[in-house]
Amino acid sequence: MKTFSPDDENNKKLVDFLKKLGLNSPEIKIVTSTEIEFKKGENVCKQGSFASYIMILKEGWLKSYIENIHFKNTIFKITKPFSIIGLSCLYGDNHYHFGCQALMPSKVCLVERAVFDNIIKGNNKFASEIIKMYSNSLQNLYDRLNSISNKQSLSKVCDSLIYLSEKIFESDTISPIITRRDIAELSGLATENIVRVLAELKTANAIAVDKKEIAILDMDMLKRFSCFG
Amino acid sequence: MKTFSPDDENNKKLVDFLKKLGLNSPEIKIVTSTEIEFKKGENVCKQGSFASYIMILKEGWLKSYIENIHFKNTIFKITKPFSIIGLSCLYGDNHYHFGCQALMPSKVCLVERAVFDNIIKGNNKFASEIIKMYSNSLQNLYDRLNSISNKQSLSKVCDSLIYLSEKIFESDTISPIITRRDIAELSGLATENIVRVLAELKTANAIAVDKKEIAILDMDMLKRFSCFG
DNA sequence: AATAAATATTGATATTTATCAATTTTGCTT
DNA sequence: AAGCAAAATTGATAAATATCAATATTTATT
Repeated sequence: MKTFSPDDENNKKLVDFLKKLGLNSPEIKIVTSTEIEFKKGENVCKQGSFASYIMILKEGWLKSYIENIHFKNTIFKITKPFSIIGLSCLYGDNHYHFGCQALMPSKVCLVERAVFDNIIKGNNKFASEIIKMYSNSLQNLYDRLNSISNKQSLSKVCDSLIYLSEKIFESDTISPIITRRDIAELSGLATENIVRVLAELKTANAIAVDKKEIAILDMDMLKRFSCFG
Repeated sequence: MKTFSPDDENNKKLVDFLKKLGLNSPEIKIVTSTEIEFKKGENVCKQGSFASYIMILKEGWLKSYIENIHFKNTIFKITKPFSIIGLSCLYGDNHYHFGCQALMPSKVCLVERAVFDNIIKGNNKFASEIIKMYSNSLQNLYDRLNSISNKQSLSKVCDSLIYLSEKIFESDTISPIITRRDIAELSGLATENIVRVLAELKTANAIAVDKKEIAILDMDMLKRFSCFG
């Protein structure tokens, strides 16, 4: 009798995800045929390099960011399993406009741009699901921009914590794979300030901190701080 | 003998634009059937209001922005004629996630979301042109985010001037319809700082200022300042 | 378990930017 | 063209954040 390995389980979930996007079996076979593993910290794509592939995250977690001259990146998205990466490169000039790095060992399916494009053109349901993803990405960027451009550090950090908790980890606790520096690059602040604001939030009993894990105790308070500006 | 009014001229350009996007004549008729005029300063859409329409700018100029609590907006895009506004609202929740205001008297075609969606679903060429627009919007937001999150005021202002000159007005001169406050909201800075940085750039002979019109004299210099961070 | 390397933390200080107030200039309306 | 309202400008000051340096803690490696 055959038993399922964790990997089989994951394959099944990936297929379910792709089915929900409207892909049929042959299409699913095509987009999942090339799978690559990345170690923690490894580059999944480099900003400025030739964008050959659209990527589907099958396992693990990634961060996407814009690189600055002085090694001060701006993270605009944390990616969780069963997400598509690189849609902004589907058309237009042929280069990645952002970098992407694995936060832990991760598996990614690579789909050639032309192949991906063909499927979109022949599958309306899939095309409109892809458009939904574009809309979500835009809305996420509006949120980030709003947070980073006109708020003070307390609000910025709260925004990042809310984003991580509600949108990414879907949990009260933020995984220790997220470093203080990640939160800094997500908030547009220096790492030292993150530490200080987290200490403040801890004193206010809004969060609890255990080593690198952050637990949100009072989401309402975070949201009030976020709104306050 | 019939003579063409400026309006006829503009109609023709709009039709050309829509043809290039792959729309056929009946489809063009549908999307251009409802046309609304906005005065300078009038709201084209309000952040948070119900998003009934996708909009096509036929004449005039608009600014799109995210509203903050304390009246400090963040402009993320200036829109020129023959652009589509509101794509991020095509699916997803039914509200505008940004505000949009006319910078001068403007004419906008309103297309019901469902109608727009139908055309996309039945017209592959149009769908992929729309996806290109999504990609461009994302890339524009990456640029804005990078500028606003980790740069200093000089670089931020240079980024805004480069954006306005190259991407929007496609000219060495930036139209006086753009106020100092607009540049401030585009750069994520206070208006007073814009004035100071512009004075600095003027001294450096990078720009010339005549009342509200800004002429770029040395684009290379602006780009160096932009890169410097 | 010991060690090394990476990350986090803390305090002091320097920079940068925002804010406030006063004034000038520009654009608009009649 | 006069007068008014909006926008731009300037200088002084306050507030926020970044930077730097030193130390502690955590994680990874052997």
